[in-house]
Amino acid sequence: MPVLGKTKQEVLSEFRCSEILEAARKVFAKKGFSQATVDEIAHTAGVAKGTVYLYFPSKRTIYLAALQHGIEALHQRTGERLAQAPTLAAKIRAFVETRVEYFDENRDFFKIYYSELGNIFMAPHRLSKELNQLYSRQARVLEALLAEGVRRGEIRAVPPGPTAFAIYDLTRGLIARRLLNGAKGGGKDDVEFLMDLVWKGIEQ
Amino acid sequence: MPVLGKTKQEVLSEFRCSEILEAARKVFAKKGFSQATVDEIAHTAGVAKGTVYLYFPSKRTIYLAALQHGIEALHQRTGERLAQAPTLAAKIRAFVETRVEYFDENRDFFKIYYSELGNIFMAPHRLSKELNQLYSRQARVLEALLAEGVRRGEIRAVPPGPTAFAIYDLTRGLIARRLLNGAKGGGKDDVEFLMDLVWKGIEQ
Amino acid sequence: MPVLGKTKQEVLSEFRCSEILEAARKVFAKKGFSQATVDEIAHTAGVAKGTVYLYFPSKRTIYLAALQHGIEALHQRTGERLAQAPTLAAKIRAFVETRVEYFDENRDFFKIYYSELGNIFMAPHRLSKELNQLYSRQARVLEALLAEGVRRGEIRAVPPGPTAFAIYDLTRGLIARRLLNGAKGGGKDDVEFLMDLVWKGIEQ
Amino acid sequence: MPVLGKTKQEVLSEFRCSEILEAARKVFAKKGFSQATVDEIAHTAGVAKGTVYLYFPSKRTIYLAALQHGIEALHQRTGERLAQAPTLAAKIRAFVETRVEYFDENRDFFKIYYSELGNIFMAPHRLSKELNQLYSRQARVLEALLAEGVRRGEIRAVPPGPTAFAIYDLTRGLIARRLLNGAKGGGKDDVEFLMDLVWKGIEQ
DNA sequence: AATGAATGAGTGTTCATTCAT
DNA sequence: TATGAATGAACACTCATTCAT
Repeated sequence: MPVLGKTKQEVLSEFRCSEILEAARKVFAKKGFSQATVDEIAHTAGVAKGTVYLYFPSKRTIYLAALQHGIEALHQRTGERLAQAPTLAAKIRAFVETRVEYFDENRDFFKIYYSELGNIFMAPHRLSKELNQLYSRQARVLEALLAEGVRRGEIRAVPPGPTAFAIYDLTRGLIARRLLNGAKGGGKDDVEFLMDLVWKGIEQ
Repeated sequence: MPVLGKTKQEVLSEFRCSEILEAARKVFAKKGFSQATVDEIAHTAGVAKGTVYLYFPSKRTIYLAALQHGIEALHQRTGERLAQAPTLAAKIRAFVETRVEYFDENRDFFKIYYSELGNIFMAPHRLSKELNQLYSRQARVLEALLAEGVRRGEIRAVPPGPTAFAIYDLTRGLIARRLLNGAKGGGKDDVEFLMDLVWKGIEQ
Repeated sequence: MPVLGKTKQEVLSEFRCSEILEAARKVFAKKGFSQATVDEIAHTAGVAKGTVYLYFPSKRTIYLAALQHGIEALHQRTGERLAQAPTLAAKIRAFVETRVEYFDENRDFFKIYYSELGNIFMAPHRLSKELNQLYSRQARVLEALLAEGVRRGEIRAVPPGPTAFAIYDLTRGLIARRLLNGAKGGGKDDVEFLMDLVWKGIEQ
Repeated sequence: MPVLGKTKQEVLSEFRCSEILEAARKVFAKKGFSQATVDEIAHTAGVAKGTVYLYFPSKRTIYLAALQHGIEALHQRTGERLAQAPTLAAKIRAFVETRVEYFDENRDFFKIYYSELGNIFMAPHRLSKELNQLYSRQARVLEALLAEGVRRGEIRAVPPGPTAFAIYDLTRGLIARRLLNGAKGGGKDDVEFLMDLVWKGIEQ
């Protein structure tokens, strides 16, 4: 019986969970929530349908878990990158770059991420509030940075909230276009252009 | 039999078509594509289900027709406003303002518009190409204006394509947030901020 | 357009409804509620599964409709027979005879009827109250007759309620046994014996 | 290794078996056969689902074992009481009283007992024959007593078989009603009434 | 013996689409 | 043209049973 770490059971269980989540991401990205079937997710994950329901109580739950999992990962990576960036400009660039990178690596996830943003306007599930927060959390990090920048006089007195959302929107649009067009190149130029536009827009 | 204009038949037919499309817009906005039912659309339009299929061959077609119809209207209104604006700055502002206005008036439609943008990344329907063009047509108008502005030296030498998409993205994000938050105010301030940011970003 | 009676549509609709109900009775009798499938009911009725749901909103509803339909018919026939019987003894005999006859003719229905009596003790559906009343209505008719008989001095002063239930139980048991054993004969002897026992039990 | 009595293994095995059976009785009574799950039975018994299948090969088997177990117990107790009763009247009363008592104590079991009686008419499982015998064994005891009573001239010349079933039916109905109504009182009056009715019905 | 993770067949219900009237 | 009854494929979710540990 292991004292530190996890039992064999727990490891296996987490592994299954990940496998299902990864399969779900693929399938949801390919088909969208409604057209995706639990059967296909199960098959993609290499397990039987019943097994999926051992780990997740409903199709919707799987979807949200996949979504949240991806957002958390993005959030964490963004946090790390921001911490390493010395100046405000560098931080903004890091924010944009991290996202471009992350979604280049996780195209499936972007489709889900972006798609769900569209559904947030639909008939309010109980979840849209949480989801809304999950999404806006990202913008709020940016907002804090900008507020700090304004206070320090690094940038002109733009309203931090709207500006943060603006950067957020620009980034999202950029990524969407990259994915739609087949994202040639490392995206350096794309990011460069975006940074140029934004910085000109907010500098002293 | 009328020689000019439409026969009684044609008028009636167009009328039915519009009614169904209007009903579809409401229902799709409320429920999303998957959760909307043809039955509900028919009922909302005040016709029988079979009648809907006399005018549209499938649910998806109704959806796309509603989408296209809305986009055309937006496009037309934008064109009119742009024509009246004297300067590049005025034109950009007109572009943004028209869209904010239009979607304020047609919230139902924005939900569909935005939602479908999310689905454009999904498994490529035959339609996504057309749809893609429908969407990007708007940005190309802007692109032309910006190219002209650069040529005339009204703005600095930004790449017109990416800049157009940037303005497009900013506008879309702004509208989405307005709708999500219940869009207080005429949106003057919102537009003002956006214009300020953009113009600073691109001016000489 | 018919002035009296029903339109062709209504006739057709009622016909379908009866067909489904009849099929349901057969299938429920053969399989029991849980093991019966809507598919089989539909197939037995000669319609598609979806059609069944045009007439009944759920499997349970079909079941209850079949049950109620049968009980109503029994109730009505019993009422007619009772009205024709001159004396109390004749009325009790009529009660028993009618039931024996009815269930001889509608064996399928008895199985449902009897089965559901068993389930009445289970976790209370919202329906068990109604169902309970539906069942006990029959006994209450008998109770009224007995009370009248006691008042007139036709029988000794037995408590009408319990006595009514007793006759009810005896009848039910008799029918069950007849069905289980393959019900030889018209049941005259069976009824005769039961009447003899009961009448001796309650006569002055 | 013990020569007389049971090995530790056997004792443990029987204990597990009883525990499962008791749990099954509760669950089947609460949910009915179809709605009960092996999972819930296992959980109620405090064992894992797999364990249940070490002792019983199928859900249906558990059900029948629980049923049989209850019937045997009732049968045994009835036998004891009958042996102590001196006269035929006393024996009949003992028969009825014992059953009322037993089911008052084992309400869960009555629900199963009664329910299954309803299902005995369904598509003949291989088991319905056994089950039928299990049920009718009780009536046959009564039949023998009545035959003896007739022979001795204690009662009039009623046919023992049908009369036995009649008493059986009356008793079952009485118990069902007691359980349905919440069984107020020790049931003395109920039994008294039933005995009065029956005895008047069969006395010389 | 005991476990509980894994399986996959089974089913009520929905709904886009068709078609006879 | 308009209707709405009929269709049947599709799908989420359940659960009895098995089996590796």
